[in-house]
Amino acid sequence: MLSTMTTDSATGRDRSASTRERLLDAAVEAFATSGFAGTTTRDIASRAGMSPAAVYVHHATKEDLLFEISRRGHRSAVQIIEKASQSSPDPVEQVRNMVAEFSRWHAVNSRVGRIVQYEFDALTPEHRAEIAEYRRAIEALMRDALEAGVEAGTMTVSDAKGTALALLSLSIDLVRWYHPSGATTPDEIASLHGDLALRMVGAAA
Amino acid sequence: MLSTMTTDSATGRDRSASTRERLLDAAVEAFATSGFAGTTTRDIASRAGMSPAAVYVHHATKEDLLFEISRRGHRSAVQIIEKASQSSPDPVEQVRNMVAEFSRWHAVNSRVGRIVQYEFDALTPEHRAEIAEYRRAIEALMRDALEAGVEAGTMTVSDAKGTALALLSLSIDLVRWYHPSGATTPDEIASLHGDLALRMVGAAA
DNA sequence: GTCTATATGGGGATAGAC
DNA sequence: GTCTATCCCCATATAGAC
Repeated sequence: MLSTMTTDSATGRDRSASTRERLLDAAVEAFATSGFAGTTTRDIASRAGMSPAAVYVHHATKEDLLFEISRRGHRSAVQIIEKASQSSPDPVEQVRNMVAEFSRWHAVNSRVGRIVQYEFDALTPEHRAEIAEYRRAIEALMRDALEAGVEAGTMTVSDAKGTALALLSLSIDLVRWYHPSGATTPDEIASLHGDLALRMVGAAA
Repeated sequence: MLSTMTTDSATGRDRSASTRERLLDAAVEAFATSGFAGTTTRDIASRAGMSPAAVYVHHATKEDLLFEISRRGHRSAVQIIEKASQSSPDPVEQVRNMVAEFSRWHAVNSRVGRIVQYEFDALTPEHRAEIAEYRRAIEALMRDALEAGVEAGTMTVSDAKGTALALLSLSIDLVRWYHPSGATTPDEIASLHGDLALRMVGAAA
């Protein structure tokens, strides 16, 4: 079927549920709810409506499930930041868009976001090394925009590295408390955080 | 001995290591490193130089250890925020101090901070209810300062609730990546975050 | 208050039938 | 590719000696 080829832009996941993908979805729910160490493979299997043994036909280990989720999540996040960094020739607008869209991504994908941000230490050293690359790329893109803005004279930033981390903190920490059923929408968070970012870099209207 | 009465201001913990306190210190290290679910009582016992059974002479369950750590940590954090909120009659200075000192607290106590911020869901419902009160108090103090500043006309804040959460995110998220052995000092983080907070509320110099 | 030993249950992962 | 059954290890917590 052609429909099995469509993929979700935020997660890179097949929308039609092959067994492998259904297990990944179940693992996302389980890891986001109970954490990696607090999740049993029996829990994942039962969320996917399968027996415990079926998990291992599609994924070698529990940690492989985590790595696949973390890798897709990080790749999606890098794409969001890259696109925002290319959205305007103006570094000020780049920073606004990066923070707004990165915040929106964490709100819309808050369950994957929790896993991406909080389960880094649960990966094997080899897997952690690959994920660390994605994180360095994200930090570098933010720092580059700040340095370009300072160079252009449209921002006032005394500590580009520290300010880049602060802007990322603003965009990330919401996964700690955000719930889709709450009153705040991803649009509202994106707009507020984008405005706060402009102020933080000394470029507010 | 008199020295057994001295307590650490940040954690409320006895500095001279009674067995009960040594176990709490060991649990902080273990929970901060491996998470609550990823920590075994054997790990805690061995870090404290004791047998697994000795843990239960001093603490009823593993979750009781987590609750005691979380309660002390939250109470310490509330005190820091309260003191900063009373440090000046000027709401602008209050906000600067609250963000600077709350950020400093998370840097200095980054291991306890991780547990405080990330292991809330591992508490029993009863314990979670008590901890939730401390969190509400912290958010209310920040929101009150923002509303006072808007009232006084010295801040420009369109969304006090969302901005309060953003200021707390800035102060908290650093526990995700901060390491005492890194290049950045708690003083530097406090200073930078305090300055960023002024800009975020539209009160920068 | 500490230990060794253990009760009791659950966890990741595999074997082998269908 | 799914199941049932199970291996083997480890977890929390307790029993009882010292």
